[in-house]
Amino acid sequence: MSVRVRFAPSPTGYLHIGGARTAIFNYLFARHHGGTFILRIEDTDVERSKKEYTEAILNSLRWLGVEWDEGPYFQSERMNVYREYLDLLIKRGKGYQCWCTPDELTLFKDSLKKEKKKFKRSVVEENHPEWLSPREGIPPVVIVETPTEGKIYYDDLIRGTISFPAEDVEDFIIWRSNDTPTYNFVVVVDDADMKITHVIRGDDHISNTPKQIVIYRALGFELPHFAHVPMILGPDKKRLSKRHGATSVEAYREAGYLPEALFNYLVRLGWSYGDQEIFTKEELIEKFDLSGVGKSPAVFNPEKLLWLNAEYIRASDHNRLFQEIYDKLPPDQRSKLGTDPSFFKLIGLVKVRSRTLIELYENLRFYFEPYPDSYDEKGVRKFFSKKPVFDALCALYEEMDKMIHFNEENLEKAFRDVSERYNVKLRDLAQAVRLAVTGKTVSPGIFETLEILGKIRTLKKIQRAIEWIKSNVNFENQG
RNA sequence: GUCCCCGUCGUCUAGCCAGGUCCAGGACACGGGCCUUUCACGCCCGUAACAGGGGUUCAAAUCCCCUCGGGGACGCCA
Repeated sequence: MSVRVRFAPSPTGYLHIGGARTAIFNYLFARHHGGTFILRIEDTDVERSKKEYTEAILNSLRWLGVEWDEGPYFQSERMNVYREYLDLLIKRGKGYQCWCTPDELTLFKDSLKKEKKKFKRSVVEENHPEWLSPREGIPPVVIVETPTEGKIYYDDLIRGTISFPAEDVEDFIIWRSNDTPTYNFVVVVDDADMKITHVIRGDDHISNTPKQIVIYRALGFELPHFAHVPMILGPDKKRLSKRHGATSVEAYREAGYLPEALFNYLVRLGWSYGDQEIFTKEELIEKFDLSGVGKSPAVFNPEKLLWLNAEYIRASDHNRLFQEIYDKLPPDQRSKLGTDPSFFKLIGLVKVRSRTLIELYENLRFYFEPYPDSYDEKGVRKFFSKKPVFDALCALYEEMDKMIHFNEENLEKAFRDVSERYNVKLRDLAQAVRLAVTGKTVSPGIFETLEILGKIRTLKKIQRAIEWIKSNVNFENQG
């Protein structure tokens, strides 16, 4: 029988990192086994479900490269299916109706808790027999009856056998008084109806599993395989949430992460293949299996994700990177930059010192912006405030102006000559030029940078810096 | 409180199922060094863990028991 798995988010927020990882595991499992990956939107909670979230989740999945083969199915469009199975369940005598209000029920459950009793049909009969037959003006809920003795157990593909004493599994509502089904009921109906063979989902569903097993049995369905993957934790070892910072896939996209990097990081969080850290998607499809998934929860480590992202940026070719930052580029220069070999060469130099696309863009800006919008303060103090360096900078300007072949070799020679002549360190002169050209104290090698920038733009920027220094720096005071 | 799950460097993990090759390996981060016109990259070196206690065994990170610690679920949310 061929593998069928699903990812079933509820559209009550953006795609969470934990959800994304569950989706990835399902996706990889399906691909690895040549199966089918189904997307299902669990929108039975009308109050909290929003269409925009559905769109956002779909977009995040697409961006990550998690492609589904079927769906998305919407639970809100399958009410007739659920109703059908509800009838079947009642017909088989596995459920009962209860005419009670939400408040009455809550109160009753609270009192049971105090007495350490479980909510079971027999207990209702004993304490509130009147709830078991129609009461004027009170719409009923449908409750499924759970076994009272023995064990409810299943074989988890990741954790082995998990067993629950049946008496601890309480009866639970599967159909609300407002005539809508509840989660535990619809998951089972959908998973069975969609012929899901492997339910791969978060750890937090382990305790729902016995309840769902009860429904599978009540409806006469065959049980799928279950695999519960450990959750992702924050640094405080509590389940990852907004208060730990960015948790949505979208947020990482906006922060300049490459989808492959996030994908790779998320897979490796909880799954491993020997000592290997970096995988292509094809490799993952080939190598991923549930046997490599660990049992213990994993703390999300942004530092390592950042490192991985840097690795991926470094490994990306210039065209790809150009595409990724295209939207940020000044509209009037996009097409020109897209065919400019110098710009592409610069991308190559700059990508090794960029950990995110944002940083990449920042490191590129000086190429297409006429002047730095400011000079790094510390740099000004160290390299713009010494008379000898300033004089050398002016002399270098003259040398460059005379230069016919504005290339690395000639530039290096000029730098060395001038720094010797003015008795300043090459380092200081290089830094002054770097500051003049980029506004920063950090950039690729200064000679290659200048060659790429070209003579005209370089001279303009240096001239501007010289003027800036003249009107902003007082050499007397600076010593 | 009840039930369930988990427990190897700060973090992700390899090793555990089929005890010895593990005074525990890799990666991120961190510290030191090399390279060097800056910053990165790269290379070299280093710090750092089997939660604790009992067993079983010639031998335990690996098997058994207990304790402790962490997490999750107990909704007419999903």
